[in-house]
Amino acid sequence: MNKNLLTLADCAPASTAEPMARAKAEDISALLKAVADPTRLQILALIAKADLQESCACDLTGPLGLSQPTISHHLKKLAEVDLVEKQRRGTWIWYSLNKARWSQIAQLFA
Amino acid sequence: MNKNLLTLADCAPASTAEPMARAKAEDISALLKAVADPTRLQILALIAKADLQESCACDLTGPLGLSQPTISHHLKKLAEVDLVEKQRRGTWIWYSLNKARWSQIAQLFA
DNA sequence: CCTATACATCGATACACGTCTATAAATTCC
DNA sequence: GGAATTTATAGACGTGTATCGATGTATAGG
Repeated sequence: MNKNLLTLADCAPASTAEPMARAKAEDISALLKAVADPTRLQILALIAKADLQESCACDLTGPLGLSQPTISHHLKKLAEVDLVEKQRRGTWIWYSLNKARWSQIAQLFA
Repeated sequence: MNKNLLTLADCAPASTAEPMARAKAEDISALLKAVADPTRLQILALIAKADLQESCACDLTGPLGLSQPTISHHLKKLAEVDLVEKQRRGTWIWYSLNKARWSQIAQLFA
């Protein structure tokens, strides 16, 4: 049982008003919206498949055929919901998956 | 291993072009977009919590404080990706969860 | 038939979002 | 310090979407 996430039943309103459930639903929605984009799914897959399971942004523009600012935009979205983590090493910034966060999503639908 | 869905690794491109992976990513994205909405999460929760795990549309407008066309719109979105099923009984149409589809999402993030 | 109820569709509106070009910021190397 | 490379930010543009009110469709009952 995770206190940050919730099961389906937790979304139900108490009576006619459902203030708390709405806030939780919006939290989950924000997390799922970050994953519900085809380009970001491809980015996550590319990172997962890369050596040491990390990629720099410049390695993603080529395979995905998108501009560098667009890739940067998507990586920011994924980082905002803590699905990827960034680590600077010299000029490059290496992105890796947050597997704990990933499996939190799985538990939502268990 | 599900043929309709895919794991993260399947999204990766073969070389520089990744036509098939893009189509699969868009399929998953469409499914996740349907769930990535706070109101639809609340609808799913209300259905799951209802007696016999089914609700008619008219039972959802009150607790959610939304108009009937809006509820109808969301239920259509959920039905389009096969997350809910509808069954007419007289005047009412009863909506129920497709649990198999639900757990397909869980497997995506396993 | 006619009315009442439940649900769907249409058209409009406001906002969010994915993408780009242009530009800035940060780091490394000479 | 200056040039080169990597990433981030700003602004613009087009598209998608959540919501509403008004209206249409369908089923049940008198």
